[in-house]
Amino acid sequence: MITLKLHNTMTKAKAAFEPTDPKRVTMYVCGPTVYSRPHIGNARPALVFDVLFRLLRHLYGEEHVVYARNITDIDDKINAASQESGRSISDITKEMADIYRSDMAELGVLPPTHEPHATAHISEIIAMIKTLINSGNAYEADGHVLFNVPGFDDYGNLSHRNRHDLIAGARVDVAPYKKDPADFVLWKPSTEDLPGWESPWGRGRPGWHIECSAMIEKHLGKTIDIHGGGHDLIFPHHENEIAQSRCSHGGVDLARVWMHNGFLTMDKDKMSKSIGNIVTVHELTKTHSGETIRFAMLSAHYRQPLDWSEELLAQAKKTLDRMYGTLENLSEIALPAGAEPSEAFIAALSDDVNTPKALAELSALCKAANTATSDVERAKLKGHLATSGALLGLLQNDPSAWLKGDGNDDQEIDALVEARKIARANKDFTESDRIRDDLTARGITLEDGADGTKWRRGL
RNA sequence: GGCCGAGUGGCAGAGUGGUGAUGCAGCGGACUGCAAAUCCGUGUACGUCGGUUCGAUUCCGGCCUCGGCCUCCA
Repeated sequence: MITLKLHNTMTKAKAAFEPTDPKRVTMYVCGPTVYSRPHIGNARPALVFDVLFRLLRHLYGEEHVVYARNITDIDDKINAASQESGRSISDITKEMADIYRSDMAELGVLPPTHEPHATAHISEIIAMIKTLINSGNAYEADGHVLFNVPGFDDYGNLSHRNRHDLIAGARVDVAPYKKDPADFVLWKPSTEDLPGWESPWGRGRPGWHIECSAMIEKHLGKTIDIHGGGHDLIFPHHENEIAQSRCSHGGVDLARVWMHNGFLTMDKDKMSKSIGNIVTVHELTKTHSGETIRFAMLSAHYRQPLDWSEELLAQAKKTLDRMYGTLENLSEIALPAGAEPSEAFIAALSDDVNTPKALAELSALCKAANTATSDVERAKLKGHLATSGALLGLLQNDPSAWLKGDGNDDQEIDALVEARKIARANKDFTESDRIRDDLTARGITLEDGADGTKWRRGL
């Protein structure tokens, strides 16, 4: 088996991945806070870790990989959205979670094994906070429960900074009830108009960080194999998760490998709701297929920044068209039984999920298929293409349907192509070229081949 | 101020201490009635200044530029 190598934020190095138990490989990725539609930047971790999920299932077997991606449905931003719109919190969170799921499905993202909701884990959260108080790692103050950061020596190991740096850079007023400026909230009081649950510390709600620790423990265990998320979650979110989980689990590691995806930018600026330079998945899917968006996203390595643009999407579409063109030319060839991705393709993906390299291998397979002379060879390559594509969540559509695209004038086009065929048979090239020019003007491209004329939408 | 990361050919984007991935675009050719698609060929790319080395885009150091985190954020 090819060795899977992953880059670990904790060690800042790539290393061979070794799960605790190959029969139960565990991965957790921080999911969305459901208060608005996801933008394309939010989709990057979902997509990146979806590819890793597919790769892990390929390497270890489908039934041996457990992947959890949470839904944060209790958060002050949600409360604010509710007060602003007048809609109930549950209305908003339910709608936005549904939209998130359907948007991700549109991008070919597989549902994770578990999709835990924070509000369904309040008792686990309270239990973990109790443990932390009992062990002296947390304290109650002014209706809040806070984590005692100075009591955890390894705080800052993931983000590679120490508490002194943090204090030096602190830009925010420190709440008076904090013993140390770095202490963070585990539980906070709720007023009557805010969602809240009864707890030993009064009616309140959990802080953001504790929910992930509690849900990981419940669904995956104390030490998981892979923890992923966006680069901006390294500090403080993941640092805090580590502190909470390790202190309530006798010090064992929370995750063996920490992976973080880089950001999507728009004109080089980070795409974010606060800046307002966002483009939602919903908007994008009106003009681009989910597969085109997916291809564009995977065209850069997950740790690199990626500048999102229409040009990027146009290039992705063009390359996909080319690959589907190759597959269409293989449509007569039967898919061989037991087909597997090519070795070079798996090697590329196994090198820290190097999707650009994997995509290059897909191109190489296409070229080989286009030049292959024997049907045996072509069948083998078709098998590689189909299964390699599947690992990336690409090339699973019917090639002919993909190339023809969506339209309601297929029959009319077919008729014109037929008329042109007759004109060509009569060597009436003036007429045949006129028909082709008309079709070109409508955005239809014709391809005359040995076995007749094919057409596709797009120039 | 502290901590991260990035600067590759017209564009996107991998990678490597020594035969210039891959895709798009361009140019030449084959094929075609002409095209399209496909195929073949075609590029003196690695921010800058030093250092190490027989040899650096790749290692080390300085500098410049850009981005991110330090507050909610994928």
